[in-house]
Amino acid sequence: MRRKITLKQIAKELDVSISTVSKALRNSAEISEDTREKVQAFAKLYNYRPNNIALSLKNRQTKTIGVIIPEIVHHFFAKVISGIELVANRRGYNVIVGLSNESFDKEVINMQMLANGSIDGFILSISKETLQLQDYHHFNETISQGMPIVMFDRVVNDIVCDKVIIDDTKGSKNAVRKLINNGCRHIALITTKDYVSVGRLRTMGYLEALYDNKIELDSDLILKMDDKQFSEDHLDALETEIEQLFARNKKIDGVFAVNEIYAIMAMKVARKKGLKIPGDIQFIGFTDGVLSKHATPSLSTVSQHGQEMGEKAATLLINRLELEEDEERFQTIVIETNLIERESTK
Amino acid sequence: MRRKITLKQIAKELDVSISTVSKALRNSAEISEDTREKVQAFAKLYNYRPNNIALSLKNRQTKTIGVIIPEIVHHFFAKVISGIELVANRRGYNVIVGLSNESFDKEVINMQMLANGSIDGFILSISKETLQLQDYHHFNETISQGMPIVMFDRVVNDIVCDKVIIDDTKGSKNAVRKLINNGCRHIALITTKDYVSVGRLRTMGYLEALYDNKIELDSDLILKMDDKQFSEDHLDALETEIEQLFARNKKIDGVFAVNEIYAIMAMKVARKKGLKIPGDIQFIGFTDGVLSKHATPSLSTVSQHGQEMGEKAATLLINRLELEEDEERFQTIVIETNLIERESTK
DNA sequence: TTGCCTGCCGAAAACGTTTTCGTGTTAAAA
DNA sequence: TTTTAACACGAAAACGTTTTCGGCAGGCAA
Repeated sequence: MRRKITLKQIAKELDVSISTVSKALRNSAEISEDTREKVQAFAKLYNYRPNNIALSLKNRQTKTIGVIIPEIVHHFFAKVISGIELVANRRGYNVIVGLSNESFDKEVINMQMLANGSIDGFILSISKETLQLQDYHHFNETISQGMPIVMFDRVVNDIVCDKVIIDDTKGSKNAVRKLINNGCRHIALITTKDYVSVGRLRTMGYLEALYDNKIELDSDLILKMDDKQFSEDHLDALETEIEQLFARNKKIDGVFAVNEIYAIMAMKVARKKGLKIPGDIQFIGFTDGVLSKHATPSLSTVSQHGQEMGEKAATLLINRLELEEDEERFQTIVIETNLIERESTK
Repeated sequence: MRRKITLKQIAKELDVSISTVSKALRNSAEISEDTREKVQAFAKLYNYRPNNIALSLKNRQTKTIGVIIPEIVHHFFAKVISGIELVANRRGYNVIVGLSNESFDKEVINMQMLANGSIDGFILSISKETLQLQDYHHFNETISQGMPIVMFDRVVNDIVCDKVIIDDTKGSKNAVRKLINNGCRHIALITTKDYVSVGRLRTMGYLEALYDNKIELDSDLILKMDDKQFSEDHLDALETEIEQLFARNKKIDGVFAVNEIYAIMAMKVARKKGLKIPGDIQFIGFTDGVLSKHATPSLSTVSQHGQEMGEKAATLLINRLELEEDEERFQTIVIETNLIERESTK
């Protein structure tokens, strides 16, 4: 088991200086062809590769992107990572992943771990707890130390940085309008508490669609779930809540849910009650997930384009990293959603 | 936008040497209490944190684990990462992720990118293409350079390293036995081509269960899919193949599939043919996935415990990294599977 | 006074690179 | 023969740490 070979060792073996070896390997014209070939042959033989850490220290850049997401066992976030990784790799960057598990503390600790030289910039989506606490000092601190941040999906206006989002309001408005056009008049909304920005925005879209179509709002049709931790208990609680929702409102003929699992559970409850989908009642969810496609009936959804979000976020970050002068203006890229119609709608 | 502060800057500001600052911050007894307090106060004020890269270079260890997986948009792999990240973070390590996308070249390139000092060790699951080509030189090379590797799930015996696997044969044998005990006599198998190690092993389990129960093997009941790339086309092809399988064999009363999606698709086909699940036909899949739980009917599966695999793999790797002497013996941890019975079986 | 110990601090090396700047040799030009 | 230029290479600094070693001053004992 030989250790990785270094310039110093090559230099010693070949009885030249370290500088000569380095230059020879980079094909510097300063070095005679003889020496160059000799060094390169030796390096190839011993499979020499420059030590990344040494390069990072010297160049003061790591060619690594830090990604902090609330959870990874989640189709949307996995897609985003996949997109980030795609462009990062294409442009010579690595991706280092931190999970906040929706916890403020873990988010802060994870960022601190990475911010001390390990990475060149962050791509992140804010944890629910952070959104609830509204404590964003760690973001501002990181930015003020000259490390760029790109936020995606769950963003917050108070922080000045590049962002990649979807138009949540528009997306859900379109979905609800679709239900209305399909004849639904009593459309239930299953959403999250308002501190989750995307939940709030999607709720707004629902309200706007109703308003535009002059359908009176029935607040009894709105179910706001508190899902700080997404445990098994939560699923059971969710089911119970939905059952009560249906019990309270016999006339529900459409359901719009702000994520996949809410919609799937609602369909399950409806089926148990003997309702025909999409005959008696129609459903639309919000996400990219794999569940929607394979559910029975398959679920119509507003697609979030997670992969594309990841790609855009990575591009934004790397462009900024590779810019010579500091670009002081920040962009917010809005990705278009589109409605994927499947069997749960007419 | 001030840059991150360094020891040198603190030293200059306070008119002491760099060594003194370093020692003062680490509470060395060599430094007078006066100086210590002064330095620490200043460091705190400027929020000093040691540069990780410099530490890595000096200590010749990065406290970072490299993970290479075939894809991340996959419930099982996401779970594994989640497990790795859990114990890595607990023990002060970061996790850097590379995706091979089931491609040999990307696997090699990704490993090369990380092996040059960026990480202390690898945790990986081999890509399908690599398994097919049976070219493992990059693993051996990495290991011979003193960088430990832990393989999980898709492993290969030729490589000498720590491994974390499940007993695929036993798991599938149990599943098929369950079907047999539930009265199935014509059990179809939907599996992958044999070069995928786990597919081959699970196929073996199927054969063993039949043999033990003296059920004659009908090779017409076995469908081996080639899924080099998991595209949309593949899903369509899969459906067609399954339809033909059912058409050829009218008496199928049980299906065992080596992954989740195969099982779900098979259920879909069966339902389309008007078969009652689990009355006319029963299904068991193999995985951890979210689809199984929410499918209709929900799918009984052999659970792979991805999270636990990740935790075990990370523990194995970090233990080895932190061992003083080189431990020459390698372990293979076998994680017990268990059958999760849901609605698709009696 | 001399010698020694102790407390406090700084110089320097090391990790592995790249790059700037010198320096010595040789051949060509004056 | 002397000057100059081209050529080939090496020394050293720098990135930011930690740590070893040495040194200086002061206090105390002999």
